[in-house]
Amino acid sequence: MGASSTATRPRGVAREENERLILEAAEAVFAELGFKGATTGAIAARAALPKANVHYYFPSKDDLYRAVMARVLDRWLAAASSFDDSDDPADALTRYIAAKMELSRTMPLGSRIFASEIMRGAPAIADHLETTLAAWVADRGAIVRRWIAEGKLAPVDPKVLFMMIWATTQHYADFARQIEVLNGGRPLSDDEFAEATRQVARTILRGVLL
Amino acid sequence: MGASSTATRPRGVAREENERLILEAAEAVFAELGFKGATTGAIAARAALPKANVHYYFPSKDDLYRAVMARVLDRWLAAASSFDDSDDPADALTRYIAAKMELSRTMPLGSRIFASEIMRGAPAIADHLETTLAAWVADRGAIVRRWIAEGKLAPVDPKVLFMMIWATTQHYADFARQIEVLNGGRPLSDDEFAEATRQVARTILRGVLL
DNA sequence: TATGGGCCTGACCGTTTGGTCAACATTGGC
DNA sequence: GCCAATGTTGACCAAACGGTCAGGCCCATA
Repeated sequence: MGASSTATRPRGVAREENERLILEAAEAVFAELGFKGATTGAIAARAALPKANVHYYFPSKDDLYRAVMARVLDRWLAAASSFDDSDDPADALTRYIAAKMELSRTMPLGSRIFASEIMRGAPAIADHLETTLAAWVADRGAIVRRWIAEGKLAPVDPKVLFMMIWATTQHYADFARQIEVLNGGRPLSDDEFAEATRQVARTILRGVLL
Repeated sequence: MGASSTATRPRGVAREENERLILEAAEAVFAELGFKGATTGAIAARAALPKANVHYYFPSKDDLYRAVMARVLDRWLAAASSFDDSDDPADALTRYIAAKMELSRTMPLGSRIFASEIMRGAPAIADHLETTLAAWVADRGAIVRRWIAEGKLAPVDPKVLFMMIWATTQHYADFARQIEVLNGGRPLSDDEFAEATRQVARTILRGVLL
């Protein structure tokens, strides 16, 4: 199984480059049109590649979709770890909310794909929800309950708290269009977004902190 | 233009019945598969009607989709009026949150269609957002600002507050599948949902009330 | 420069889709 | 019992779809 078993090797350059190109194009198209609405032709066009080439790297549309979802879930897992950077509830929640808001700001497409996936019944990520996500919630839920027992937090179902954080932060990605309209037709500027982040964090903290 | 200008009239009975049947079927199919994923054939099958009959009442898929969206927006506007039932911020917010949660509980499909529509860029309801919704937010935003001036509410951008309410309450409809998984594979019972409603309202009120 | 494997793609195919249409059924008024 | 409007439907079509494939290209090695 060593690197010597195959003859040539430094060829994988084009492969990595094109896979990245296709994944980025697919992320945009899936986010805007949904799974069924997205076409491999549209993804190929956006990646400036022939359709057959897309099918060379990702045999089926479903394979490509799952690869895109995997990338999204990886990013989210990384952001979720910011919850563990502190054992102080105010710190931990502030950091986590900020990290999720930052993701909604810089990578809104993934959030939209995730939302569509859940609304379809989560056929492609059911196992991820049941294993990884459930475990994360169980672990952090225990921390939240400890904070409550220590008198640091108002008694609140950890699931309700996490759901509020997810809902609100992801809303800034999923409903960006609605927010833009209510902001006078202009997307939130960096400053406006930073201010929204601060207010969201402050409101949630006031809501659960003792 | 009187009712006498056309000859016969009491015939519209089948029309109303079938239109309702089709709209309900369409709501379910659009919610689950998205605009592009939904097929007129699937909608017809769910309504137990031939596809051609669906096209008799709604000439195009787009017409049908817009009719479904109009129904959803009507319901939401009705729920939104519960915000005006009281001039006390605690009352008004509690009622509004409860009304939105109730909608998420009893009519989650509409919420999902709305979410998909926004994520597509809101092509079918752009004008509704710019007129009706913007006006609602402007009016109620003024009320919120008055409450803040009166020292009843913490200083918060009304848009941030409304967005948190929409995001959290609609999350219970849009992400019902995720909630179900985190609830041990079982959807929230009536009691669990009522408890979630109470905790959401309490947390948001604590977050903004003085 | 011959060879072989990774890479690339135009042309093609079976299926599904939104939508049409001609023909048929039903109904209430005269 | 006839008529005309309303309602109903199987059969059909052009377009778009996901996916296939034979053949060509490029390049490191021998």
